[in-house]
Amino acid sequence: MLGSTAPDSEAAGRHILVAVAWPYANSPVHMGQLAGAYLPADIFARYHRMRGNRVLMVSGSDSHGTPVTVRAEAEGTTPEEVYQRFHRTFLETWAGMGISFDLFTSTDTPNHVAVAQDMFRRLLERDFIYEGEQTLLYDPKAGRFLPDRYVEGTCPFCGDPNARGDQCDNCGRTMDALELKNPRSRLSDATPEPRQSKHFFLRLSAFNERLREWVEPQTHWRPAVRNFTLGLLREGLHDRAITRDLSWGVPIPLEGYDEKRLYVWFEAVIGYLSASKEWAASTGAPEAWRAWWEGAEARQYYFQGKDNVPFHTTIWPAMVMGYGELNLPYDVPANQYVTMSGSKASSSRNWAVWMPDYVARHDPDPLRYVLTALMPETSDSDFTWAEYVRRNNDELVARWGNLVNRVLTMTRRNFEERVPAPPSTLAPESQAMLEAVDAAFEEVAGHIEAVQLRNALGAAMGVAQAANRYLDERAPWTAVRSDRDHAAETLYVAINVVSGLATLLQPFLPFTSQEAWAFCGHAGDIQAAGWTRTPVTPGTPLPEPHPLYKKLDDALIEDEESRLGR
RNA sequence: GGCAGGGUAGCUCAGAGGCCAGAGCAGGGGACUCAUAAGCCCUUGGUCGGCGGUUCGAAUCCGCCCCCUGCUACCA
Repeated sequence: MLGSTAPDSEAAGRHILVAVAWPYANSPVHMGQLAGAYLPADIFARYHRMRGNRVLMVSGSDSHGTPVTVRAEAEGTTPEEVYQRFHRTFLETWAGMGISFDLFTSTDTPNHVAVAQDMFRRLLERDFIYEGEQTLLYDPKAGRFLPDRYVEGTCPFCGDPNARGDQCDNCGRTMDALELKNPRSRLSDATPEPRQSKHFFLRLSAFNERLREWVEPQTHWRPAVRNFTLGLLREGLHDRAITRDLSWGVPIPLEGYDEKRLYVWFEAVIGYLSASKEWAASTGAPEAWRAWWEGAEARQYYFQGKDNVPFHTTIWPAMVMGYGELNLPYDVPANQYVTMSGSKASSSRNWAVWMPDYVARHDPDPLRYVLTALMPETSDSDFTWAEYVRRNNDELVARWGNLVNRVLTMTRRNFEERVPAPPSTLAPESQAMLEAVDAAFEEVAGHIEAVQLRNALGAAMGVAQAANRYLDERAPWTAVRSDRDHAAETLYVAINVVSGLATLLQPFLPFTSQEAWAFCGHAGDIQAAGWTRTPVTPGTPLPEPHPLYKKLDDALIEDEESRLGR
């Protein structure tokens, strides 16, 4: 009864691919992106690792694409320099926030180029890619075709004279650059002219029915993801051009296309596969990636923000179907958006909390906690600094951190800094308390496996609350003077609950869970101990604890709010 | 315009045909004092966006309307 119990909701040893959105390497990641994809992916990966499953968590910098080029030209530098600079900020953010990638690479690697070109070639051979003509704007002075963002002109909808070719910032309408009135090139003072250009197209229309048959039975997908995808398929997918007249990107592996590149939306999703191969090669087992990509035992989860859903539920699956042999996604647990103080995050208005800034000023676990509690799994949610301070102080500090602190300081003071011995038979409420922790492993596991992380965290925190209640009922601070054995039992049980909670919370709060684990007298890495309550045995010396979390002052709210939008 | 999601207590959000609609916080009261004055107990508070319908019974299903958000695919 005093031992631990292990949940067995699914066989250990399963291969889990945790595929996470590739951030565009032209700005640092902000809090919304963290909450939307990186944090949920990390929680999911950490849990599965503890369960003994074989996790491969990959992503990388999306180093190609027009915004990287635009930024490079604006700064008078190269696209390489731009993406490498932001790649470094990504790595710092993952380290600072504990986002535990097995590999975070980039699309600018020889491996990725080879894998992307292989995908292109096979789809071309199978006639899922074909060549066609497209009318695009051409700058006769610069001697090149212009991406939509390189064209400016008068908006055909609202008449704003400074609309970009892809979208008008004034009225928000999107358009084809050919629709602009009085177009002008951003590369020269020339007037762009429409010209025919040859491009390759992905035959998405050929996959419409197969995709529909595949998506229809995915009832474990989030309703918003499945419904949205079925809506796209009902309207019918259109073939899309997958090449552009650019020099920065993956070259087309055919003669005579030196001035064209694969377009990022086609090429970047291949990164999941190329990163898996790169990871395998780096371990000295180049074929090891197959375990996550072939066979019914492996499962692939693609963590995304909602804006990326079409790419992961239609385009990438279509590419995989066309390519053959590889597994399709098991789930695409896309999140909605986290808004900042009521408004959508926006780079141009600087309405965002940039993660490098956060990491420089604050601790990782409180933000991981707050963003998990607010995770926009069903609808958009709103982040405010007031809510951050409130949840930190009332929930992390008061409910969980204080539980750890009160139990350990009381025990050390009264029982010679060691875990006290309980009587041979535990009181019913003590047994019930231990059973509650052990039962929580099953419950939290079920929520995480269903990618319902908010509920998972809530279930774990519910145990902390039950433990505070248990302490209050047993009042060991009183019992220690009248009935020492009674107090010993209470504190022994409470320390074991803390040990279990440290593990339950580890996927969410990896930094402080490791500390709480050590406070229980355990040595080594909490993750290695597995998804189960590690028993704390009587007599174990207890190190001196310190508070796991800082209580935050309300002044922080105003300080941080004032940084938004300026 | 089209498509999707949402409008539930002062605030942030759960619930998706059936006991008197829930949680946390905020507000009110209480017992305790080990702990970062934290924890625990009790409690005030809602015509579940509006109107109609289906049903023995509807936040929960259907229709219409109002409002918010996102997407609308060469932004990825």
